[in-house]
Amino acid sequence: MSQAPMITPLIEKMARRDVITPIEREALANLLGATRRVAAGKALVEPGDRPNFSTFVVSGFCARFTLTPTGGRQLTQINIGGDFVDLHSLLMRQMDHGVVALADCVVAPAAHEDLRRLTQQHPHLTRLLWLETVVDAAIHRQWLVALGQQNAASRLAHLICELYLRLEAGGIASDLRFSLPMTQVDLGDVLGLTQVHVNRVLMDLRRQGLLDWKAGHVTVNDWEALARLGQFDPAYLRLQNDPV
Amino acid sequence: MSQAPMITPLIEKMARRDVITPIEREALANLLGATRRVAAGKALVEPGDRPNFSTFVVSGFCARFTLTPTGGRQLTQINIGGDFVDLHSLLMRQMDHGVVALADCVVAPAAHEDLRRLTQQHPHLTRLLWLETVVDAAIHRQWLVALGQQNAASRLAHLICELYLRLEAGGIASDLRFSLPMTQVDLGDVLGLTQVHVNRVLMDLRRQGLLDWKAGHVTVNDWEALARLGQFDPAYLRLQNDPV
DNA sequence: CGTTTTCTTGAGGTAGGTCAAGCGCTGTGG
DNA sequence: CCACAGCGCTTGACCTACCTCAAGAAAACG
Repeated sequence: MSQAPMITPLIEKMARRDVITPIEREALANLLGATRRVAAGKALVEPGDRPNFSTFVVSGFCARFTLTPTGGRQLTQINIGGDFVDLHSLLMRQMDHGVVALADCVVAPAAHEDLRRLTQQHPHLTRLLWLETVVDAAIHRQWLVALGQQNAASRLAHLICELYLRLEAGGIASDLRFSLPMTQVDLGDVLGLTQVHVNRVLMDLRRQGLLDWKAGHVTVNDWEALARLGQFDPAYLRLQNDPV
Repeated sequence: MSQAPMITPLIEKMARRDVITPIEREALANLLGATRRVAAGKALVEPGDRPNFSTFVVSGFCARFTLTPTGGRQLTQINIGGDFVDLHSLLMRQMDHGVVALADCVVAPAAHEDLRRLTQQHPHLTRLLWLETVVDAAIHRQWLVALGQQNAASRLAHLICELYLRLEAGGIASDLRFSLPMTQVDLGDVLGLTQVHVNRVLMDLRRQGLLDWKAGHVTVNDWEALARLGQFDPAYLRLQNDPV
C-alpha cells in the first residue's frame, strides 16, 4: 500500500487510544467507498434521511444542525477530517438532524451493511467505533454546560480551545494556529447567540490580545488566558491512551 | 423465573425496538450485581471517577451533572428506571461528569468485565447497548437545541413532554400524569435558568391551564398545546420498532 | 469592477438575572 | 399538641447581558 488510505486520520486517532492490529487496520480501510466532494454550504445529510451508509469526513469542516419551526438553526457539533458525521445512523436509522458542509469537504461512505458485518467479526474495533460516538456525546454534554452556564465570551473561548485541540490531535493544526472556515453567523448558531453579539465578543477577545482571527485563520495568542476564560478542561475529548 | 428480574425495564425498552432472543435476555439478566439504595441528593458517581462497572437504574430519578469553577451546576441528562447512567464508562473510563440521585433510587452495577465479555459474544446485544448511548446523544442534541434556540417557557414545555414520553415508554407513567421529584432549583440547572425564573414560567404555564404541578406530581392538561409550545417532536427518542 | 456576502458599530429594547423578603409546607423535639 | 426550624415556593423591584433593527465598511467573488 504505497499511498495513505483515506481512513488514516481515524486510525491515528484510535491508535492514540489503543493498539490497533494490522488486521483491524485492514478491516477499517476496507470500509470506505468512493470519495465525494461537497461544496461549502451544501447539506451532506438532510434531517429525516434514512441513509444506508455512514459518512466519513476525509477533509474539510462540516456541522450537524437542527432547524427549528421558528426559523432558527442550532449547530450541535463541528466535524473535521477523521470524524464520522453520522456513525450513529447505523443504529438510529432516521437522522434526527442534518449535516452541512461549512467549507468544501471530501467525504466517503461506509456502508451500514459493512459496518454491521464489522460488529459481528471485530468486537474490539466495534468498541473503538462505539467510543467515537461516546466521545461525540461527551462533547455534546460539554456544549450543554457552555450554553447553560457560561456567558458569551466564555462560550466562544471554550469553542476555540476545543476546536484547536481536536484539530491538533488530527494533525490538521499546530503552533496555536488553525484555519476556521466559519462565518460569524455559523458561530452564533453554535453558541446560541446572534451574529451581532458574536462579533462584539470576538472584537473584545481581539482587543484583549487573546486571539487573532483574520480571513478564516485563527491564531491563539494566549492559550492559558483563553482556556481560563472558557473554563476549558480537555479531559472530555479523551485524547489520551486508555485501551477499550 | 417467578419474579421479574431487575433488568426487565431495559429488555422491554429494547424489545420495543427489535427482537430479543431468550439467550440474549438471559445474558442481559446475568449482567447485574447486587442492588443498592441511594438517598435523594446523594451522588451515585463523582466526576473524575474511574468505575469498573456501569450503574443501572432499577427505579427512581437521577441526573448527570457537571459543576463549573464558578459554582454553577448543569444537569445534562435525567435518568429513570431502565436507564444506564454511565454505560459509556465502559469505553471512556474516566467520568467527565457526576451522577446524582434526584429522588431515592435503587441501582445495580454491571461489571465492565462482564459487559466487555458480552461485546465479544453477542454482537447484536452490543449494537442494542450501543444504541442506548446513541439515544443519550440524541437527547443531548435536543437539549442543545432547546438551550440555544428556545425561550424559557418553550424549554420547560419541551422537558415535560420528553420526560412524560420516556416515563410512559418505561411503564412508569400514564394518562398524562407522572411523579416528578425535582425541585425548581434542579429544573433551573437543567434548563440553564435561575430558580426564580423557573418559578415564574411555571406559574405562567399553570395559569394558561397547560399543566398542574403539585407536591412533585405533574398532570399535563393540554398535551397538544404543551408540545406546540415546546416544539416537541418525539422522533429523537427512538421509541419505535427498527431493528439494528 | 460591480455585486454579494460578511463584518462592524450604534441606539434602544427585552428576557431573564439578582437581590430580598414573605409564605407554606413538613418534620421534629419538647 | 404546639413551637420552630428548614426547605422549597412565590412574588416584587431593579438590573444587565444579549437581542433587534439599522446602516455603513470591508472583504470575497464572479
